[in-house]
Amino acid sequence: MPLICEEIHKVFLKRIADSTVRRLSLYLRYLEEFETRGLATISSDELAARGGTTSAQVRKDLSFFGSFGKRGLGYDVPQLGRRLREILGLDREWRVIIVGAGNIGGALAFYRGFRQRGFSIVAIYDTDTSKIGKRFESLTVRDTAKLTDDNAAEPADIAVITVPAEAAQSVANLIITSGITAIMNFAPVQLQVPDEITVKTVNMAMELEGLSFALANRE
Amino acid sequence: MPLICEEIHKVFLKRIADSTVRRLSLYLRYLEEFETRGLATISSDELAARGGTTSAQVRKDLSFFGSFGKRGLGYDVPQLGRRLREILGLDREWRVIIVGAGNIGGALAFYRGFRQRGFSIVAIYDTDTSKIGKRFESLTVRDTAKLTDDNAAEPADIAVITVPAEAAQSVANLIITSGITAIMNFAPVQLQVPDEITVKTVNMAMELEGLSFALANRE
DNA sequence: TTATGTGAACGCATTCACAGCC
DNA sequence: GGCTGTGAATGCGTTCACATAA
Repeated sequence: MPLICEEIHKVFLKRIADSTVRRLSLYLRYLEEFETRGLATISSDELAARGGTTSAQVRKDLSFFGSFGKRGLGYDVPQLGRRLREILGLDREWRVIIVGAGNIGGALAFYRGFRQRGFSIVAIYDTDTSKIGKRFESLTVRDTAKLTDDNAAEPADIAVITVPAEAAQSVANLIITSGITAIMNFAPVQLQVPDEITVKTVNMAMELEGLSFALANRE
Repeated sequence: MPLICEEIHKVFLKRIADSTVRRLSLYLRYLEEFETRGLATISSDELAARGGTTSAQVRKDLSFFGSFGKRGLGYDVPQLGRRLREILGLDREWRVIIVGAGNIGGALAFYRGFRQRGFSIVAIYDTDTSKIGKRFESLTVRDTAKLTDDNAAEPADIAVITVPAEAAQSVANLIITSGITAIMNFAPVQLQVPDEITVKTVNMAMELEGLSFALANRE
């Protein structure tokens, strides 16, 4: 597909399904594995096997963004990797703050996966005075009250919420007021936010209860 | 709906959508909030508002399991709570093991939400000799090599995988061989498992990349 | 009158199937 | 011949709308 067509494609880019984006993320991971193994091309079938999906699904997912493959051959591994990183916005650095310096917030501050993918943790906040000033890796826990001012000085792109459920909504409000438009929420509540704010919720209780349901309803 | 009908209902219980189960989990949380506030009844509208969904969705979700409400009135809060706990299998204790005593595994071992919902963490494993013997709360990290024997002696219901991506599939195989049939996977890979095994994956990298995609593709 | 329960309509993601190109 | 790209068909979760019951 020539470049001009890709541009037209992008203009008419319709709402991409969440599930599609999640799979792109998986495909990229497998591509990187293939890349380190030095393989030059990969077929939709091979990508599908690793991602637990079908080759048709892989091709459809990719087709939303252009046509990157060669018929009869497959996809060029480094090239498709580059394109996926572009599409997923991983070709730049995103500034991330963590609000809530408890167990989960702390674990995330130490998590290497962030930086590897271009997510740079620039601050960690808490309201608990016994936690403020504590160090996590190279970061010192700051008072949540300073969040708005800090963010005006050096804006972050993404805020991770790791506070208790009761505090999550008000923290979300604070974050949004401060001008951050993307939230990753670890609190077990559905945050109420304006349409222009993107939220991803990781609700462990929900997942566990999903397992519990499956166990309780076998046959 | 009389009891006999509920039983018939259960027999023909068709595959319940994942999304439905997740919402039930949310409804329960809000019901508990209402319960502590001492409210006796709740309407599908009120439940919907908190869960970020619609009243029709709430009623449809509940209708898969019976009819619990009173027309013109709503749902009895404690009664619906009891039914939801039953449906979700939260009226019993589930034994959970954690495999991988790194940052995330450690944070989960300390996480209070587990026990509150009837999930009892009975063991934590690692292969790293520098971690084996270390204490997390009341648990001592054991050698992963002992997992199968331990589980034969005292079977667990759910295994949580918090090992690096490269090790996740082999750990999953070990877990399945040991007889555990439900897995919560924190490694950023799609585990290949037999149909009778239930897996829930929490892939933080995927969620983050979802946010990155949203940020990169705004207008 | 108010709010549930549910068949029917709808919309959307997945799957199919095959034309098109290497 | 092999594998991609994609309109068409399918399947399924969500929404609608209204009959039903308190």
